[in-house]
Amino acid sequence: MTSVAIVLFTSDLRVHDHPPLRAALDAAERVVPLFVLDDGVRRAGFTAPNRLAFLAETLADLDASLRARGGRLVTREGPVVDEVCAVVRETGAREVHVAAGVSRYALAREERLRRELGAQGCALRVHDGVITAVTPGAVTPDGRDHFAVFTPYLRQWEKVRTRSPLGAPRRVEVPDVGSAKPLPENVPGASAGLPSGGERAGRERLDRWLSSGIRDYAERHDDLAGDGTSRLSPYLHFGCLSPLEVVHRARTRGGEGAEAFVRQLAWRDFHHQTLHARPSAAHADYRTQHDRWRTDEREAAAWRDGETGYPIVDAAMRQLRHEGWMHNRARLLVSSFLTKTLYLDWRIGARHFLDLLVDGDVANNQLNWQWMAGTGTDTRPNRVLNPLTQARRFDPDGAYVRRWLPELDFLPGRSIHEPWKADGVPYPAPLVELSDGLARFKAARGKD
DNA sequence: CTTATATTCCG
DNA sequence: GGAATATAA
Repeated sequence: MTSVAIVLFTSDLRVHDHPPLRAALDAAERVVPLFVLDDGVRRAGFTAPNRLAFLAETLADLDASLRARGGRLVTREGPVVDEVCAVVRETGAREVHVAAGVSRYALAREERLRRELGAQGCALRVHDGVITAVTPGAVTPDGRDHFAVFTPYLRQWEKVRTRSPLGAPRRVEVPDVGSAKPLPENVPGASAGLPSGGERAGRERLDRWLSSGIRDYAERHDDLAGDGTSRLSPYLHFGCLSPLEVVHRARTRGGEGAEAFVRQLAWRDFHHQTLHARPSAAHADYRTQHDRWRTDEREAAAWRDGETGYPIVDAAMRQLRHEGWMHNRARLLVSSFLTKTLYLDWRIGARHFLDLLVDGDVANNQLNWQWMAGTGTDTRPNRVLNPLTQARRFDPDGAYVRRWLPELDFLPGRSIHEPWKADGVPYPAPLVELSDGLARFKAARGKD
């Protein structure tokens, strides 16, 4: 009987720079590339139509990549640990390789796998540097288990010598083992403007980004209408791209834009190391400000539906619904609006983002929301972004607003940001006066 | 070397 | 104000 190893794919749906796949191929003659759609994964948010659609395309693409190498993707449905154990029994595999995760769900999965595989005489091998460029915990301040401030983290992060990215394997021999039906690619309720899923699409986008877009990233990344960002976030979330390879290639390319872009990837690692050390930060305040958030379902619904009366906020919320994606600058401004101006709980916003974002990621989403809510790692927890100032600075001619709110297009220039100043505009009145929101927030937080 | 304190800096 | 680090004891 030939030797068999299993690679359990999770948030690393690619063949390039995939240490678990490489290790499995080195260890055994035949390898089972396995993906399990389990209830825990469903609960963790995969049921959101946008990510489910992207996932279906990504799995189809991964299967195609493996078939081009003589293999195929084996998919199963059911509790992930049970399914892995079943495949071990069916194939006589001696090793299971998996990427190290950071969420509570991933850590629990790893623990159960280790225990139950051990009982079957099968080893679990966990690989670092797959989900993030720098492993959570690889750099720490003296006497603490993680960094709580980004800049000191970045200084250490930049010094870490990471391995060289691995190429894709030439051949993958897969033993005969049963597989579930592929996921349907047409998902009801998915946004119309979703990007295509899969490693191939991700690598094409990365190539284009490195050869052109990244050059002006430092100057253009905040321009809402110009859309000068990489849009690689969904591919990073599903692991269609290796963050380590992206960092490596961006650094090789060099320049001011590349440096600014790599810094954003360090933010991604920063949030992952925070969540790894403090799993509760996915739902509880990282550093509580003892907020007693207002509850107002009418205002929350207006925010979700892009009907706050502030065009820059509403445009962003409509982009989210239509594309399953939102410009990063817009994410900052709408989250400031929800948490600081309306003074509504950050979890309301984080949940809505996870319902729609194709890149929706527990570490990045929850900790960025906490950052803006002032309950996270921001060293200035009372910072408030004024939506009008943001609009004038990052959408000076209103091109972004015009794209998403065509009903306001007749308002010239920057006046589009203040439709309440014109007569007879078919648009909701502002949900709240900015000065009232600010006063309310200051009273609640008490200081600064 | 450990621990206390000063200094710097925060998207 | 507090986190990280440099410096002193």
